[in-house]
Amino acid sequence: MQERYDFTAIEKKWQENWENEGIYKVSEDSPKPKYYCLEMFPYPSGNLHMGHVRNYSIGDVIARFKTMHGFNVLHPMGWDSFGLPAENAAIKHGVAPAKWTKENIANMKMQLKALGLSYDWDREVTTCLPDYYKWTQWLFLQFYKNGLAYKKGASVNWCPGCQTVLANEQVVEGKCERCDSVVEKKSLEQWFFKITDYAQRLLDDLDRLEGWPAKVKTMQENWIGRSEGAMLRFKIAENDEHFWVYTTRPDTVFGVTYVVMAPEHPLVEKLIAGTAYESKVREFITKVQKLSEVDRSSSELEKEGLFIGAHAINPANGKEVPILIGNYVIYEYGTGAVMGVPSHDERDFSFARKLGLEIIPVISKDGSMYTAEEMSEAYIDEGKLINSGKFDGMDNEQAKSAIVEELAKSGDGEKKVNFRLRDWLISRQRFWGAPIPIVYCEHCGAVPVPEDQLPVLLPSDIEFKPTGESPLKYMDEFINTTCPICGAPARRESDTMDTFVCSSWYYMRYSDPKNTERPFRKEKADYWLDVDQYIGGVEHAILHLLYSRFFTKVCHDLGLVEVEEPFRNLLTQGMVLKDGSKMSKSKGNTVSPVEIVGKYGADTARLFILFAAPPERDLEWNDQAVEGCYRFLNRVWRIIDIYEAGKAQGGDSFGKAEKDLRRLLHNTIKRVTEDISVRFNFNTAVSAIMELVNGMYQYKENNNNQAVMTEAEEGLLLLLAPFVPHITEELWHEIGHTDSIHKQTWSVVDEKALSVDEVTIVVQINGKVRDRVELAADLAQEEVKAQVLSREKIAAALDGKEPKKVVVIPNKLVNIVL
RNA sequence: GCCGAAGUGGCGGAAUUGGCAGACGCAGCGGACUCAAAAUCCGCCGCCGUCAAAAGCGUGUGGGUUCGAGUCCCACCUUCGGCACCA
Repeated sequence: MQERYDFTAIEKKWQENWENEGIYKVSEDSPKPKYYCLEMFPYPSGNLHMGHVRNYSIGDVIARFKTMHGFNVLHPMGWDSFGLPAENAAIKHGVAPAKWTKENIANMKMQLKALGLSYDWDREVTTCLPDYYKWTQWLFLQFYKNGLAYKKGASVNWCPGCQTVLANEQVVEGKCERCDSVVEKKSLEQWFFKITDYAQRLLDDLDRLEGWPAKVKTMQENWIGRSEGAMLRFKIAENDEHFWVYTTRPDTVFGVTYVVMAPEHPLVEKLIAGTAYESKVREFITKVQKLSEVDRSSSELEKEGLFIGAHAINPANGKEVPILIGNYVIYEYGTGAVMGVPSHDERDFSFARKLGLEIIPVISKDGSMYTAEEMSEAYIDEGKLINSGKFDGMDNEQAKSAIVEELAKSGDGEKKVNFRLRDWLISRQRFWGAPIPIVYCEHCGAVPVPEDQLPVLLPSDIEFKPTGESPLKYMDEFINTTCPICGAPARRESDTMDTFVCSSWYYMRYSDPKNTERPFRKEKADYWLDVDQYIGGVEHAILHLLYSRFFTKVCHDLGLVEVEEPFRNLLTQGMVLKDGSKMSKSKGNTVSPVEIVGKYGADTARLFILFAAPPERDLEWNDQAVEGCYRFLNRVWRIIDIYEAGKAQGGDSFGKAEKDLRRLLHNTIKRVTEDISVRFNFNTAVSAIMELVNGMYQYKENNNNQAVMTEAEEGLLLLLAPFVPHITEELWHEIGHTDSIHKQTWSVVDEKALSVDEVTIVVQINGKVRDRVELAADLAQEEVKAQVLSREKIAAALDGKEPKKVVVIPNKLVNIVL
């Protein structure tokens, strides 16, 4: 036995041994049931941070735990390696993005290996390598062929910091999710994925995801933003044009007293041209457009509107109402025009009062009439219709469909489901991404690159000029090509794909990572998918997780995989904090995993991060508590040492001490198994193991039964193995085993060992603890009652009074009610 | 405004089905070992009170249900997260 716990030597030794023995390699050819454990793959920024350590430690415990339970576990790792930091580094330091990325990957891979994680590195995927992005491009082409990828001119989000467009999902409170710049609107031709076609399915299938946190599902639900309502057609009084509005309250259509259009609505221009209102309206529009997106969508913004001199005809009653433009109407949502019903909408009410517009109540609680003058606020509750012609007296809920059906007869109305979700903008005006495999030909238009010409390679000898445009645009060798259809000179698309495209299918590629014929073989993907457990930060709740769900559904529809949902169970881990805030370089409160591993070893780092808090909660870093975990591992080291020494002169007498230790051991096995498998409460699992070790120290004071000590040692190491793989492997061999602890089967609880002869019964009087009694287990209730009442302490407390009632909870508690 | 989560010692956190609140760890205090220190081992450690004990109080606040509530119900406060002039 070595004198002290030399973690540096031990960890190095076993990491090399595991790699040489290939103990973490998996294949589909196994009689065992499969289990797919996946952690969100990292961006290779250069160094691991504590968030990574937490993410991968959690995943590693689960993967090892499942392996020990007899599953064929897929536990892969890779690199989400396209993206802006590489390009920014290139611009700043003149290093090629490919080189920078490659070096970072090498460094981070070394750091990951130093943590002793059970990855099958043969399945590593790297999204920026041609063997991967070839298939990202191939998938783009499948989307394109199936009408799910299209190009259109639109007003898009432009980040001046990143010099590229952004998807809606990447704009947070009007700012760029990456660099915090205020996002601008630009009119550009861009590529989109038609995620809106899948909006309903993405929403419906959330119900299937029982293993997802409700929080994440709610966030996706909010983001998809389904609302049920109707489209209503309004004709223009002054000419024969018409327009549609979207409303969720068609039951209030008789109360429409005005309509409001977004300043961008194309009809506005037509209606004001050459009229007396033209200049004032233009002034208004200019004013609105000067506002940033942030200000414009702020609820603080004072609602303003302006009559534009035209009128619309209410399709329900033929009434003419004024048309206004308003600063609060969003052109991108619904139809960009809304009907104003001040009597039954709070915003409309205050808007109408401010501008002196008419208010007509059309719903009351019981169908009785009232006037606008009596109203101090909008009536938004349920009720019966009034002032609504033949619908008077009808329940407003019923009226919603009745009115739409009536209007449908004349083509003026139809039911309509609306979503907040927009199509996914995937073009990026940047270099370091997968090129969009499209060629523009003067004769044939946009032509997809034929599949046998994939990948469209990123050039390597690129010169970076910080111009704000993709350098690809100026590379003649890349841009100039010929049309795949007619052979005429043509130009390549210079935009690349959003990196979220690359990361939307990597979990499928892991099933068949080296395939050169297709993204993956269906049989392999079907064997491994879905992912049984996915682990990552909650910041991906919408972006990555929504896109991946979309990709899986498309791949399913294209016949590439069977599953329709990629991730069966999702664990969203909390952040790692120091001094109360998230570790970040700018705040200077980071702790380097490399340093911690150097100082205490990987096992200590892993143990602390799993012990300090439950996984979903934020974790406060505490240097002293790390020391505590290190001390605990030393304690484990020593108790094994002591037990081994004790066995030399050990005996076989079996008494209370032995029984107690065995009960403790098997209770611990039970608790740890439940804590890991049912609840992922690694913190309580670890504390249970600590209690076992404390019990083992007590036992050795006066006892030395050889068999019991061996059972305790092996039990302890097996329980601890998923958390701290190196020290347990070392000690496992130290106590005489020759094969790896990580190939062992998880301990089974010996139910007989759990049985107890005596139990401590808590005695309460009126719910307050007054005594404790040691009694034989499973005594009859009457017997327990008699024993308890005969106690001196209790008799004294009762003072001769007769109990009103005595509640007996078997083997636990007696409550005497006076 | 709407939706969701949370609130427990000096700190991180336990309490599985309504049944001993504070497991485990950190910090702190005391003891053993040592010439001494470190390391280690043993013990104490919610508040108030007491020589010590007993009693009393105690899981954000106020009510309620129950023999019994951190846990269930009602109302409220605070913090965090998401959505938001979404028609």
